[in-house]
Amino acid sequence: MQADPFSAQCPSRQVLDRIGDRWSVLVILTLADGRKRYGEVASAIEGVSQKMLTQTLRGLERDGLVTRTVHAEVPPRVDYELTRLGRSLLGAVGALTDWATVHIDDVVEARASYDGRR
Amino acid sequence: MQADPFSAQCPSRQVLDRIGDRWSVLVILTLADGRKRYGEVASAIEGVSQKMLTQTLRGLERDGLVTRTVHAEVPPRVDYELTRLGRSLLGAVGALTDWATVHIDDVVEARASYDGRR
DNA sequence: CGGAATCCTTCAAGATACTG
DNA sequence: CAGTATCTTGAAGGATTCCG
Repeated sequence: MQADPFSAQCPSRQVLDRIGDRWSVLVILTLADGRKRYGEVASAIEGVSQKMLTQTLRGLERDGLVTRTVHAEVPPRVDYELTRLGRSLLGAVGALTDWATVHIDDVVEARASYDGRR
Repeated sequence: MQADPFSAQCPSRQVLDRIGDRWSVLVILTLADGRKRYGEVASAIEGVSQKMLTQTLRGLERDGLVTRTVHAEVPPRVDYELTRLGRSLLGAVGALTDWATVHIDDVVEARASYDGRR
């Protein structure tokens, strides 16, 4: 399949949508250093609701980026882990967050300047 | 300023939001090969409404990623161009779209498999 | 503990029409 | 040509409650 994100029907648009999702990126970063329980992911990401976290994790699982493992225990224990495909995304996601880290100040300054001019 | 995308208040979250925005990424890619008129950007990106394109361009301008140049002509002519800051983003954005291009098939397959299992 | 189900709000996006 | 203004709706997301 040829990929053309500029074409409306292309699945790569949907991939960009997923990456674009704020929670997806944070979940992927959270799982970057290995398998984690649901609760661990939840507490690592400030401000995410239970609903959105579950929804995000399901989406990532559906896309083959994370695995979901349910252990038959009481109380229940569910682990999430990046797949090989998911780990292959770390480079690109890291490049993005690195950029954000380095250039936040420039952006904040640009915003202040833009807002001040009007 | 220290950047921590996991913290709700951190501006880097907002940066991620902007990058995450589907149209922002496509606009940045469109402008990657140089200055373009409004109409050129519009026709390059399939499916974007006038409202969303203008809104996206304004947001990128506010963040210091693109410049907006109005020429005093009739009919009007407005050029958009990536700033140095905007161009510094191309690497990270390119990494993302490259990933999407390479791994679309894997994702589509994973989705089909996931949906088929239920 | 790790969800699912429900309700409810708001707000973002599309369509449409108008303008300098 | 390159927008702005207004309206309407669909759906994303929060809060809450219940369950295996």
